[in-house]
Amino acid sequence: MRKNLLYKEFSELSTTAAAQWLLGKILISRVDGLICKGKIVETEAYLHNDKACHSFGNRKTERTAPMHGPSGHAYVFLCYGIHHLLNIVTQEEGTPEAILIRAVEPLEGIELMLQRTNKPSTNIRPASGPGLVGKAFGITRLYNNLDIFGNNELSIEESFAETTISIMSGPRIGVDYAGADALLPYRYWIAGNNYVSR
DNA sequence: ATACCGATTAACT
DNA sequence: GTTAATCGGTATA
Repeated sequence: MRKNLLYKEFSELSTTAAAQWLLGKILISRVDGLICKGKIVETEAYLHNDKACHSFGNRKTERTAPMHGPSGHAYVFLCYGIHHLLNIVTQEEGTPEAILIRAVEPLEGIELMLQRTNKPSTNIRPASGPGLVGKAFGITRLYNNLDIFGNNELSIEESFAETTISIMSGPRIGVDYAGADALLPYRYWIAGNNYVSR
């Protein structure tokens, strides 16, 4: 499988830089031949020396194994027994880091997203939250470890709408247990975008 | 084998 | 602002 140009760009970045690089990129899922596309508008970086990260201190278990694998692969885990959260692994094997996709602006297949999330047709933000991204795009642990830069059911694409975006950052959500690391500004979003989670 | 808990959401008051 | 839902992962025994 030929690694594409996008992967080359991605693979050369630090995890925090990659989290910002992902903003504005297009997330695509093809589940049962049904296509959903959306623009990534919010991400969070998780570093190996960061207490909020599942692989803190090089911790490796069955769940966190994908983070220890090659970069550009998906790390999907279940949170609160309900939500499938999508992450993209970064860095070389041996440096387990990842980026959480927190919110996506729907571009294609919105009806399907609304159907999957049981939201009324009046709702315009079916993927504004990490659990919702998983639900709206039909992501389950079946997609764990899948190569995001390959031609798979889940992939990332360049946006062709060339617009300049300005990026904001701040502390991550729901990581109070991480002590001082909870204050690190590793959450990134597109300034003024209406699809960022609340 | 058992106990505790979370990178959340929706539906309350 | 508060809380129930819900279950796999992880630690402890």
